[in-house]
Amino acid sequence: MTHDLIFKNISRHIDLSEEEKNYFISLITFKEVSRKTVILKEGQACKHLSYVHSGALRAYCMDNEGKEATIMFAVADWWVTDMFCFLHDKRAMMQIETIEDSCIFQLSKKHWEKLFYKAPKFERFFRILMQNAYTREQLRVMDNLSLSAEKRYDNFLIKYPHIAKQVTQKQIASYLGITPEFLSAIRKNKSKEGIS
Amino acid sequence: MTHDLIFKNISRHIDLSEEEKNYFISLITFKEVSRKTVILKEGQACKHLSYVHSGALRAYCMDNEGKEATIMFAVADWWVTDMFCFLHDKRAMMQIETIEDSCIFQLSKKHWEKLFYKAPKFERFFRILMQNAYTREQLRVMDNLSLSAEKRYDNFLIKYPHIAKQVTQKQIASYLGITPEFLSAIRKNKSKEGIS
DNA sequence: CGTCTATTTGAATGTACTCAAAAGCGGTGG
DNA sequence: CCACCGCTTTTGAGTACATTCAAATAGACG
Repeated sequence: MTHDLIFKNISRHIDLSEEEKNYFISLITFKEVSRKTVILKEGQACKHLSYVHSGALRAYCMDNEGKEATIMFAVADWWVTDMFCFLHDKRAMMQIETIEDSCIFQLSKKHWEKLFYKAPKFERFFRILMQNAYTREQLRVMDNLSLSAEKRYDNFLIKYPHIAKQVTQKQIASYLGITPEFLSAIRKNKSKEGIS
Repeated sequence: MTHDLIFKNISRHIDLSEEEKNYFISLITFKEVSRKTVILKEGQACKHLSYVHSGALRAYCMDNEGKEATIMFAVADWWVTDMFCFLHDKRAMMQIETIEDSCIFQLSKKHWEKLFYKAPKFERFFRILMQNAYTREQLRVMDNLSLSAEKRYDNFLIKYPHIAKQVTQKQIASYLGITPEFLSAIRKNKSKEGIS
C-alpha cells in the first residue's frame, strides 16, 4: 500500500507539502482487484476516479449488437474513469474492468470536489492531466480519420509497446475499431513482409 | 472590441474580480481576421490560444497525399489552437484558418504561463475547459469506432446544427473521415427516405 | 459574365466485415 | 499430468461499405 508511485505521478506537475500529501491520502482509498473484475458497470453511477498502481484495466463501450469498442487501456501509473459521467453525474456509458490482478487508488466524486476546495494546487495538476488526455484523444481522432487499419496498428505498437504485451489481439482490434479477424489478417501480412 | 462574450464564457466556471479581469484583458490581443486567412500554418510555431468572438474557424491536418482531416470547427464562443503543439512548443501539426470573417482574442504562450502565476484561478477555468475538450474528443472516438458514416453524419447534425449551416459539405466530410462523394451519396439516400 | 470550387452521379475498385469452421492456448478439475 | 472446456486466433469465401476516378452540374464570388 505504498503511495510512492502516485505521489511521483503527482509531483511531475506540482509540489505538495507534507500536509497536502496527508490530506490527499485521507481522501483516496486503496483497492486490490482481481483479474476480470468489473469496477464500473455500464448504466450505474460513476462515482470514482481511479489511479492504477499496478496491473491493467480496460474501459469499453458496447453497442446495441454487443460489439465492444475499447476506449482506453490503463496500465500502471495511469488515471482512468468514465470521465464524462464522473464529471456530470451521469450513468456510466462505459464499463471498466481489470485485465489483470490490479491495485488501484480511488478518489470519489465528493472528495474530488473537496480536494479542489482545500488544496487548490490540484486544479493545476488535473488541468495538466486533462490537457494530456485531450491531446492524446485528439491525436487518436487524427489517426482514425487519416490512417488505414494497418497503420493504426503500427502506431499502436510504437506508442504503447508495453500495453500491446498485456492485452489480447481482440482487445487491440476493438481499440483500433476493426474486427479481430481483420487484425489477424493484418498481422499475417506483416509476417509475410518480414520474410521477404 | 467588447469583452462581454469572453468574460461570460469565463464566468461560467470561475468568478473574477475587476482586477483579475483587467489583468486578463492586458494579456489578450484582439484581432479581426477576414475569411480564408490562415492563422496557424502547419510547421510553424504555435504560439497562441484563440477564443472565437465571432465568425468561424477550422483546424485540419493534411496527410502526405494532400487529403485533409478536419480536427475541429470553432465557432463563436469556442477556444481553439493546436493544443499539443501550443503546450509543448512544437511546430504545428495542423493548420487553422477562418471559414468566415472572424473576430478573435489571442493569448500567447508566454502570457498563458504568466496568467497561471498571477491569477491561479485560471487553473480551474482551464481545467474545466480541458475536461470538456477531453470528454468531447472521447465521445468522438467512440462514434468513430462504432458508428457507420451515415450515423456519424446524423450525430453531427444533431450535435452541431449551427456549425452544419456555416461549413461546406466537403468540410463536414473531412470531419467525419469520409469523402465528399460518399457524403453526397448519404444525403441522397436520406432525401429518398424522407419522401417515402 | 466567366472562373473556380463544391456537389452530384455512376462505374469500377478496394478495404474491411460477416459468417462459419478449424486450430491454438490457457486454465481447471479429475 | 492429462483431458477437456472455453475463449482467442486463424483461415477463407462471400458481402457490404466506402473510395477512386472521371465527368457533368450547380453555386459562389469577383
